[in-house]
Amino acid sequence: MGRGKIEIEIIENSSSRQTTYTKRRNGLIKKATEISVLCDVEVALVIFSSTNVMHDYCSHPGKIVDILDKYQNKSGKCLWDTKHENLHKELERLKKENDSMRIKLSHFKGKDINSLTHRELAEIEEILENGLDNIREKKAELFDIIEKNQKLLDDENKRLRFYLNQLKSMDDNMGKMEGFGNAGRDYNPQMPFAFRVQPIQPNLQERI
Amino acid sequence: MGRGKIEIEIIENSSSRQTTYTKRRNGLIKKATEISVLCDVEVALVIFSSTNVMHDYCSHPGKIVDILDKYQNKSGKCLWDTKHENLHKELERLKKENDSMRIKLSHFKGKDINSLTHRELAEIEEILENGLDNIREKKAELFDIIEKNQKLLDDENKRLRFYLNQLKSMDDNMGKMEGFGNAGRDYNPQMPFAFRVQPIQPNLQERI
DNA sequence: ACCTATTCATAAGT
DNA sequence: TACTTATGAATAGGT
Repeated sequence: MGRGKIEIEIIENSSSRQTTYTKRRNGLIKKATEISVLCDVEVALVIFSSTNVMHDYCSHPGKIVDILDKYQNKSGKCLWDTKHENLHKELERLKKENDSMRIKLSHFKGKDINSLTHRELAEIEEILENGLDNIREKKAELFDIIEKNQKLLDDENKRLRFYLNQLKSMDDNMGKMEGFGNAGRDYNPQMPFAFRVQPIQPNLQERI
Repeated sequence: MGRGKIEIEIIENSSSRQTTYTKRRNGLIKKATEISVLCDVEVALVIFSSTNVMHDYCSHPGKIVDILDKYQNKSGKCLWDTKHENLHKELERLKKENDSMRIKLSHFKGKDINSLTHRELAEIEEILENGLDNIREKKAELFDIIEKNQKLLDDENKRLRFYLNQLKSMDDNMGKMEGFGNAGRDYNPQMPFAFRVQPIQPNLQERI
């Protein structure tokens, strides 16, 4: 059907292949619709183009799952079982990985080590020593930062107090602000911006 | 097409519906074959008759699973995931557990600890310290056992040498067994059973 | 995207 | 169920 007969073999010219694909795909879907209506049957159709673009058709919209479900029941095995098997294998793999990690964690905590050899114990000891070194180093690092921050806060605090005292002695109205000496955490909103305390590391508080 | 035009609506006459079904089904599958060849595409087709008889076609025989798998990915619809929801949940749980253990192991090794708080670091430090204590204790324990075993072997060795010397001086034939002093590991099969060396902990050698 | 000559699919009849 | 054939439908190639 068409101006000339064609052989059923791949159309080498890619653009005419694409147009033929579009035409025949529509035709196929039309035929599928017709047979489903005329003969009262369920049809599910999935097409993937060579560029992995998907088109699908289902005589009963939204029922593809049910149709394919029936398909796997009738065909006996293909879909569910293979998928199931893959999941199962993955599950087993994860479980093994899980167990081995659980054991390692136990060993690192010094538990369940009765059956370990001297060599294994020595290996673990070395890992723990290294880990401990790293942890302590990081802790010390953090502590340094905290200390520096503390010091800076203290400095700011002193300057603020000094500033306040100056204001107080200059202006009698400042008498209202008597209870202001509590660690300098609440600031007078009218205070010059340059005097507000800015943490060195803004998110540090989350880590202390 | 055909001797007369027909409306696309269910064919009430059941026998002609059946024949039309057969004809059109063949036609549909032929079309599917043609488009898959002409345009180099993947086609999967499943049909259920009203009597629940199944017919299917796949452009790439045996690849229906793969095509439907791709379909699931592209369409985002769940074909079989819902079927093994439990397996899937278990899988997710294990993956999470896995990840958290992997992270813990890293921390114990002193890796990826930059984002930890001071408190967390301290906790890890304590765990590592305890672990290290236990490991070292166990190592020492093992060492003690080894030492004791060594000592016992030495004692046995001495007794054996003494026994051999006695035999030697009593019996001139023992001259053949001159090279027998190598750590007492090879025994004269005629030697009284009681004199053979028995390790205190039979499986200990595997742990050293 | 549309056109149309041509081939194909198939409805109805046997 | 299978074959036949008149007829409508699908579409290849061109624009």
